[in-house]
Amino acid sequence: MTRKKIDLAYIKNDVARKTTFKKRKSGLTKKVSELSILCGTDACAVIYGQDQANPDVSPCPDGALRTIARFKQMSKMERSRNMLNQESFLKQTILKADENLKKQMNDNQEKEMMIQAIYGSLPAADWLQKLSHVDLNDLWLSVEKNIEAIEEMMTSLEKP
Amino acid sequence: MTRKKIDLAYIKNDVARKTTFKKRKSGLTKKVSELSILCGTDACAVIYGQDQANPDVSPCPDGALRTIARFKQMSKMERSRNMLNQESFLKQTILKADENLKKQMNDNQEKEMMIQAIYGSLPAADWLQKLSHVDLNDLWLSVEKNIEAIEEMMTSLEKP
DNA sequence: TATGCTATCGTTAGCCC
DNA sequence: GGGGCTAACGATAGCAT
Repeated sequence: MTRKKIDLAYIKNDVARKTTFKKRKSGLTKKVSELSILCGTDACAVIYGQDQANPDVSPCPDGALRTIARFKQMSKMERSRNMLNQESFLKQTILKADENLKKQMNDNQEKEMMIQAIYGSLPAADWLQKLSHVDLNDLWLSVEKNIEAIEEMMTSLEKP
Repeated sequence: MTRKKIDLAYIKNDVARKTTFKKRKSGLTKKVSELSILCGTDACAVIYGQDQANPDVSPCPDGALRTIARFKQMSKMERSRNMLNQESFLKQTILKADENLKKQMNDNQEKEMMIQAIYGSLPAADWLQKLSHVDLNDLWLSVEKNIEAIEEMMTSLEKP
């Protein structure tokens, strides 16, 4: 069982890289989950697979259930206010993103292209773009799927 | 040196929790970085601190430098096309987000509020919102700050 | 409060099937 | 390819400073 002391460099062998990726992704997910539990924080790992266009986002969903209690304790007033706040927050977000886009498009040509090249390849920008695209939709679908189950639970809690 | 075998539960002691949080966050960041290097993937950890409103996003930026080579190899045509593609991609993203927003606002009242409550507290949705808000701006600022340095590097590479 | 130490626990590379 | 094994390596809880 001679194992190298880890050569921290890109693994060129396809099979080895894929295996390592899978194992380490699993370990990472576990660690993120542990951190969430131990410290009561929200934490995610966002990992792009080799071939897949969309990232895997680790623990995330299924925190839905713990929401029920909070929801039940909110007054109608608070709920409405909360909803409105979130609406305006989302709209602000979209506006800001749009402003940024225009800003990008208004600089001189050469610099603009360089920015685009950088902007397009920065990991952060990259997954942020993909994430905005993917998760708003996928997350929504998963929420919709959970609504019925949650409604049932709430009903059964209401009249025990 | 008696150490417990890890009790996977919320750490109630404030000091211990904070210490653990810091240590594990550091370890997690390292692991994410290793995965990126070993497997050539983009990966991030998004971690909310106890008190801070905005998440820490681990490795991300500073991948800017490795972009220079790619940029230098692009023809002007490719650069323009790339820029346009990204523009439309971003606009699509914004449109989709807006559609989702409208969709959210068009369901019946009670269900809508429940969705909002869930949507607002789901970790994924939460950090996605904050991230869309924060990173598009912050990332942009950091990119702008790097432009001059990058331009200098490119110039010195051009005429050695 | 942060930093350093190290025994102990947890992760995983290299195999095997 | 996926799952299991184990030795070696890496992360970290509990202390000390």
